[in-house]
Amino acid sequence: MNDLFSSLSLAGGGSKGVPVSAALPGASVDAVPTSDYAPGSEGSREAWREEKIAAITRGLNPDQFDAVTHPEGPLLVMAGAGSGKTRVLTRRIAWLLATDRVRPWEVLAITFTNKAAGEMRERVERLVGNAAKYMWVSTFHSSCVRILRAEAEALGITRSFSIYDTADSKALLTRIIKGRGLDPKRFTPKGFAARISNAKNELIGPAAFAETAAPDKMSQLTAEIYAEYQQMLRRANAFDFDDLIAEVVYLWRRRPEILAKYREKFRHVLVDEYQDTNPAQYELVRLLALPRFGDPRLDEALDAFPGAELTVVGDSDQSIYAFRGATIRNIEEFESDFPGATTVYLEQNYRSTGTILSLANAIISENPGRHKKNLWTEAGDGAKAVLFAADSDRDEAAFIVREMRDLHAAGTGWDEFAVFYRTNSQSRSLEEMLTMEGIPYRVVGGTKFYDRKEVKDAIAYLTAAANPADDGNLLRIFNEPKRGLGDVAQAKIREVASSRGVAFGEAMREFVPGGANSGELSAKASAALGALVTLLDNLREMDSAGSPLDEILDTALEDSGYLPKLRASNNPQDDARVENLSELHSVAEDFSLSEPDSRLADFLERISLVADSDQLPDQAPENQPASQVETSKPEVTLMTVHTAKGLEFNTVFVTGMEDGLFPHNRSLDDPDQLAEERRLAYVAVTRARKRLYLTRSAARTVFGETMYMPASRFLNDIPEDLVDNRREATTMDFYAGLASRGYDDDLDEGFSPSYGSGGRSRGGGSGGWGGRARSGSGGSASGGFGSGGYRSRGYGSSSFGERGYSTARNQDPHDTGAGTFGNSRLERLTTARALDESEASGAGSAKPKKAAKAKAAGDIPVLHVGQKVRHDIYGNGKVLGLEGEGPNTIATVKFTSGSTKRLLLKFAPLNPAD
DNA sequence: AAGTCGGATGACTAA
DNA sequence: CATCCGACTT
Repeated sequence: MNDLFSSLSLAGGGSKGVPVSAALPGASVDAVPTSDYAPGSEGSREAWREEKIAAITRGLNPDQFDAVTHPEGPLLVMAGAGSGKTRVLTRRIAWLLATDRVRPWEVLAITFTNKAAGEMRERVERLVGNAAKYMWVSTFHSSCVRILRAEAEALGITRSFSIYDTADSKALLTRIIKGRGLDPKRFTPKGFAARISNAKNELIGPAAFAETAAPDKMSQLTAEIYAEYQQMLRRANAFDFDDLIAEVVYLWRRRPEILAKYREKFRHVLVDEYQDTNPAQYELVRLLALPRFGDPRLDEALDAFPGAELTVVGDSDQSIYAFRGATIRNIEEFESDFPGATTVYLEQNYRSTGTILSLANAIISENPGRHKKNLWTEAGDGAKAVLFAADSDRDEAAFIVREMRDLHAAGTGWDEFAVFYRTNSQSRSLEEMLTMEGIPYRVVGGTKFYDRKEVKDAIAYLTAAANPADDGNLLRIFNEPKRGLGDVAQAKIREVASSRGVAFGEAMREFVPGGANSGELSAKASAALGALVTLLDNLREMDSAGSPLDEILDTALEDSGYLPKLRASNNPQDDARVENLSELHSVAEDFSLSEPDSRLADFLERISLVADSDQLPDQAPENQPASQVETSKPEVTLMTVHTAKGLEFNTVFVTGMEDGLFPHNRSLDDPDQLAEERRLAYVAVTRARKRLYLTRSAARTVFGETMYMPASRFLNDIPEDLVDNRREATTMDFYAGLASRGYDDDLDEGFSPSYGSGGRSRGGGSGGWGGRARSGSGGSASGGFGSGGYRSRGYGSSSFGERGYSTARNQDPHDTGAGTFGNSRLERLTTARALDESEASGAGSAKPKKAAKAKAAGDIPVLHVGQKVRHDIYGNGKVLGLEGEGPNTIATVKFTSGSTKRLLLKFAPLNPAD
C-alpha cells in the first residue's frame, strides 16, 4: 500500500502529496474485469497495477493531481479554459478504476456530446483497458433514453417510443392550436413551445403549471395547451427532448425503489460542463448523489442505498446555454448543495498564448458579479490578435480567406483554421468566398442533415412503423408522396379515431378496401390507404424479423413511391434530395453493420440524439499536431461559437464582432443575457491556441436589407497592446475611398451630427447604444431583425454617425466604432483576384447553396456523350447528352434499368465506368 | 385533390 | 432574401 502511494507521489510530482487517509475501499481486486492483465506475464499483479496508476498520474500539475486523486466526497473542479479539464476527467475515471474505488459498470460519466463521450471512453480505455467498455459514458439525453427504455414497463409505454425534436413538437402544437380554432399566427406554436420547454426544464408539469399560472388569458391558455400537448405526447407514445430528462426525474421521485436500483448501480457519477446543467438535470444528479433528502418517503426507501460519489467539472465563465434552461446557479451553489464538497481550481492554461489569454481575460473580467479567476500560462506572448473592420460581409470573408491563404502558404494546414460566428446564417458569405478560392472547408451544424425535408420524411416512415401510436409522424407521411389522400380523407379518419379514442393509425385500418368504413372514401383513396397500411405492416414485420435497417429504409422509400417520384423529377433539387437519401441509406447500413442486433428503435434513437459537434473528426489529443492523427483530408472548420465549445484550433477567426450581432440584439437590454453573450465571446477567443482574429463588418444584409452595424462593445474592452489593428493601416484609404467614389452627398448625411445623439462614452456600453431604439433613414421599425444596427438604404447613415466625424480619424486603436469604406480597395482587389483564380481553377461561377454537399471541383468527372458511366444508386448507364459546363453540367443518362435521368454532376454520384 | 401564385413573415444559440 | 401558407385555379 505504501509503495502504491509513493509511486503516486513521485509520478505526480504533487507538492501537496497524497492524503494518507485515502485508504482504498474494501472492493475486492478480483472483482474488476482485468482483460488486459495477463496472469502469466512477468511481475505480480500488484506491480502491474502500480505501473498503471503511475501512468495515470504522470505529467499532471499539482492541482490536476489533486483533482484526479481526490479520495472521496463531492468534488467540484473549476476548470478554466484550456486547463486540461478533459485530461483530468479521463484520468480521474481511470484512477478510480485502477485503485478499485469503483468498478466500470458503476461509473456514470455525463458529457456534453456523443463525440466527447466516445473520446472519453477511448482515453480511459487506453489507461485501464477494455474494462472501460462497461462504463456508462454518454450525454444526459442518451442516458435518460436508456433509462426510459429500461423502465418502459413502469412508465406504461413501449420501448419503441418516439423522440420528438423541436420541429415535431411545433407540428404537434400547431395541430392543437388549430384544433382549438385558434389562429396559429397570433398564437404561435413557437411561443407555446418555448413556454412549455421552460416549464419542463424547471420540472413544472402541466398540473403544477396550471396551479401557478397567472390569471391572464394567455397564461391560462398556455396551461391548457401544455396539458393537451402532454396528453397527446403520451398517447402517441412519444417524448420530446425535455421530457427525456424530466420523465426520469418524475419516475424516480414517484417510485423510489426504481431510483434505489440506479443508486445501487451508479457508485460514481461524473458530470462534465456542469455550468450548463438545467434544473431538471441538476435534480437528476442530486437524486443519484445526495445521501438524504429530508423527505421521509424517499429517505426510507433509499436507506440502504447511499448516494453516489460525485465529481463535477465546469467553468462558470463558459456557461452559454441559459436559453435552454441552464443555470449558472448549479455550479455556484455546489458546495452548499453537496455538503462536505471539495473544490479544486485549475488555473494554468496549456492551450493559448499569453496574448490570447490576456485578451480573453480582458473581455470576461467585465462581467459583473463574477467569481474572479486567475488564469495564467507559461507560454510566451505569441502573435498579437488581429482586428479587422470590413465594409461588408463579403469583404470580411475576403479578408479571412486572404489571411488563411498567406498562412497556408507559410505552412499552416487548412485544418488548423476555424471560423466562428454567432449565427448560422453568417456562414453563407464565408462559404461562397472559400468555394471561390478553392479552399476545402466543412460547415458544422447549421441546416442539419436530419432537418432536411426528405430525410425527415424518410425517418417519419420508419418512426410511424416502429411506433404505431405515433400520429404525428404518420400524418407527416400520410399523403407524402401525394397518393390522393387529402384533407377530406384525413378528417374522416380522424373523426373515427377521436370518437373511438384510438390512434389515427388504428382508425385508418377501417378505411382500407374491405374495411368497416371503406365506403366512406372513394375506391381510389381507399386503395391508396390500403397500400400505405400494408407498407407500414411490412416494415414492422421486417423490423421484428431482424432485417438490416438499410433494407427496411429502402422498402419504405421504394414501396411508398417516395424515391421513384424524386427520381422521375427533372428538378435538380430533387437530385440532391436523392443524394441525401442515399446518404441516409449509408448511415443505416453502417449502423446495422456496427450494431448487428439493433432494430429500428435503436437507429431512430441514435439519429434523434446526434449533436452538431459529433460530426467533427477527432482532434489531436494532448500535444500532438492535428495533422498526425487526422485521417480525412484537412479542411477549414466553420461553425457557431456554441458548437465550438470544448474545441481548440491553432488559428481562430471570430467574425461578426458587431453590436446587434455579437452581442446579439435580443440580449442588449437584459444584463443577464448580455453577460451570457460576453461569456460566449470568451468561449470563442479561448478556442485559439496561437493566432486570433476578430473581424467585423460595417454593413450586413439581413432579410434583403442593408443594415449598418457598430462595432461590438466587447472590442472596447481589449487593451491596445494586445492588438494589431489592421483597420488603422487603411485609415487613409478611408478618405481616398470616399472621395474617389463620390459619396459627397451621402457624406453630409452620414456625418450629420444629428446622428450623434447616442453619446456613449468609451467602454461604457450602457446598452441602448447598438441602435436598438434608433431607426435610420430607411428604418422601418418593423420588428424582427430590424432592430439591430438599423436599416438604411445607401451609405447615408453608417455607424460613423454614432460617434461623430472625429472618431473616424481617431488614432486610438480602441476606436473600432467606425465602418471603413476605405477598405473598398481591398475588397475590389481581393474580389478581382478571387474571380481570376476561380476561373483559372475551372470552378467557374459555381454558387453552391450547401457546398458541403457538393463535390469539390476536382472530383467532378469529365464526361462525353456516349460514355458509359456508373451511378451509385441507379447502376450502369450511358450518357445521352450534356448541358452546361463545369460542376453545373447536367448529364442526361440512360440507365440499363431502363430509366433515363438528368443528373447534376456536382451532386450525382456518377463516375465513368471502366 | 393537386398545382400555382403571391403575400406575409422571419433567423440567435441547440440536445 | 427565402420559405411557408393560404387562396385560387384546374
